[in-house]
Amino acid sequence: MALLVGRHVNKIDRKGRVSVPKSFRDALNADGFAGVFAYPSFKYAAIDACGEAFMKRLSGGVAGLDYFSDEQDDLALIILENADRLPFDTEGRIVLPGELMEHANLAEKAMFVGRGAQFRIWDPQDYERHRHQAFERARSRGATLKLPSEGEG
Amino acid sequence: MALLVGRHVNKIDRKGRVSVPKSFRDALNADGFAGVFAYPSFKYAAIDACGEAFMKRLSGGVAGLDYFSDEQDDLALIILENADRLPFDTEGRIVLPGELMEHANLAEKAMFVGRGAQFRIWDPQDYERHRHQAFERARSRGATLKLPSEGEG
DNA sequence: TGGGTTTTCATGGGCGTCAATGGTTCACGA
DNA sequence: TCGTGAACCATTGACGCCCATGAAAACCCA
Repeated sequence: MALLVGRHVNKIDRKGRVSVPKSFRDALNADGFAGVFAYPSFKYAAIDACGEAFMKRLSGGVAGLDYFSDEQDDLALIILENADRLPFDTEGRIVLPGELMEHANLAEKAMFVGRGAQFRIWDPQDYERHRHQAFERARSRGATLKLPSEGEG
Repeated sequence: MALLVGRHVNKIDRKGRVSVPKSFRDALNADGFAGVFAYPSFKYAAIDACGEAFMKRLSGGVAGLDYFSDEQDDLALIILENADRLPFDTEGRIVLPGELMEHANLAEKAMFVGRGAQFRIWDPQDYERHRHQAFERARSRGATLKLPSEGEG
């Protein structure tokens, strides 16, 4: 699947509808199901989302081994049980369930944040804080990053 | 991919467009996606940029670690989440998002600096200062560099 | 080697298209 | 019959596409 990158702020209308950024839609559509799977992030006040392919990896028994240790197996369950299947409407919008909106502290605007194979949905201001903190943390640590060697990616 | 080398100063027009130097374009086009991925350098007031292949290496490395962020993981996420996908227009220009322009202190001109597999975008004057400092630092340290023997790449 | 010619690249601006948004109607189930 | 939600349509504003221009470099030939 094409990479999901970039940040896009879209408006939530009074019906709770939000346009999913076109570039994300294109990537997700190629994924089988014309829509997204969304579940609350357990670490942040944000919504985790992905396409069908990624979701299948979570739901399959293999996923538990690849991605989660024993304890985190529980986590997969939590994710699956809390996941919503949100289809695109004709204009490429989704309707955010109230529960998710509350969890992510969403009101007027939703920020879609690409994370490669998945993406997150944040309140723009919350994300700004989160991003800033992470940025400063990395900077103050003088962080460096080892890249996988060419051809392994 | 062909090596990205050299420094090129191009103008930023009033729409925020900049021509990417032809030699860079050719190298990046061969990379799958006709455009660049750009994200703020966390060390400097500059923009880091690369092609799709490089970005996928970052994404691939992060995917396996997801949900269990140690500090190092944080950094990779910051790169991915802050990345913008900037396609070339018909003339080989990209549009720089305002956020990146602010981060890199860009106004009228943008300097493209080749770094092998990636490149950076600087304000020309900032870069001159940076270059000078690095030069002096190396000189005062009496820096030397061991080259790999010929044939080792 | 020098001058003239041609091609390529960077730049500017106008215009059309499409993505995002808002509202209204329609279908269906309670 | 009412409420809910999905499809339909209309608006607008940003972005991509196109062409036109200028400058510089590459090229060619005498």
